[in-house]
Amino acid sequence: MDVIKGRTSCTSSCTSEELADNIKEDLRRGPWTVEEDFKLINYIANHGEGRWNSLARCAGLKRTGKSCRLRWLNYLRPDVRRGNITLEEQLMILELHSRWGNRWSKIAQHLPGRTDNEIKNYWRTRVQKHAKQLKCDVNSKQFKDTMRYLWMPRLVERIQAANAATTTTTTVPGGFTTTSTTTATNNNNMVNIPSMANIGYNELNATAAAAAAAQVTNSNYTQENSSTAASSDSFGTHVSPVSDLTDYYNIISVNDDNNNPNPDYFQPSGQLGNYSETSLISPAAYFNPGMDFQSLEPNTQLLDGGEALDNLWNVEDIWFLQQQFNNMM
DNA sequence: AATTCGAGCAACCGCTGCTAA
DNA sequence: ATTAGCAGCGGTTGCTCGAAT
Repeated sequence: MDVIKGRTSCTSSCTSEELADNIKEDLRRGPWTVEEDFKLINYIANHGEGRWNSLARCAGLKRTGKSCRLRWLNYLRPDVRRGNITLEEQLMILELHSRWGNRWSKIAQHLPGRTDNEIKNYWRTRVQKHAKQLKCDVNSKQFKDTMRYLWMPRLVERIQAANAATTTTTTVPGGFTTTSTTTATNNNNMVNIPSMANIGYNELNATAAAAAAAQVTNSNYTQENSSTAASSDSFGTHVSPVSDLTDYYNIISVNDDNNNPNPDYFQPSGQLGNYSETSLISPAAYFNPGMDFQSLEPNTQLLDGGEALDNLWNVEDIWFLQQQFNNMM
């Protein structure tokens, strides 16, 4: 849906009196209510997005245009993906951040369905936490080297482990290649890893070599503690070789003939009449009758997501890295 | 069982750049 | 050429909830 840029007037049927009333009333702030969500979803379904200030007024929302835009883009938008960040996405974020820094929206463009806000939060809560644990600045060369030469190769390793059992040859950024045999398949192609080559991922070949060297150097680094096969994620936590999103999208496809990957997807057909405001389901889920959005939240047993990063480093890893940092100083 | 603490995340704020008038 | 309005971005805040004590 294209956003119409520039100054435009409200095209809906709100009167000047309504507009004046809206201006008079105090603007709401804080968390959005279900009712507000519905108003916004319904309005955008009928009129499209963009022109956020007039949209807010005409939709009868006592919110700023900014607030409406944010709510729509980060939460209500049909194609927004929620839930744990996959291994591939983690790798993409690390690589793109090393390339572009805090250009969250630019990074988000390469992660379909992910919002800049979500990526930013992920970085701040997960990645920066590890920098803290290593007692180094997240922007320091040491930490960046750690990411590039240890963290990212390890992620690649985990991705390969997760993909293990397929008879196909898996190529991931930077030309890491593995051939394995298995019965499991990973259909999570929402993040097209090979496409990363389009933005210059050859550097990761060097990363692989450096990582190999690092593994030799790190006496604590063993196959056991670096990669507990398919039962751990890239950071040592539980992960299934099958992406959560595989199941996730399979469920969706049953409910959505268009195979829209978003559980929140709604049909812009004005079905709001059946909605009970007392319902506990999310307004977006309402548009997919029979689909419980909450229940579609990624299964942590199957997902490589959120905690994935948390356990990237075990105690020995952190100790080792701290020693390396001390040596570098 | 009550309280404290910290992680995660949704939402807000301030700024910048673009565009129409 | 100027200016007002707007969209979008990145940084920050504050709320919620679960874990730890």
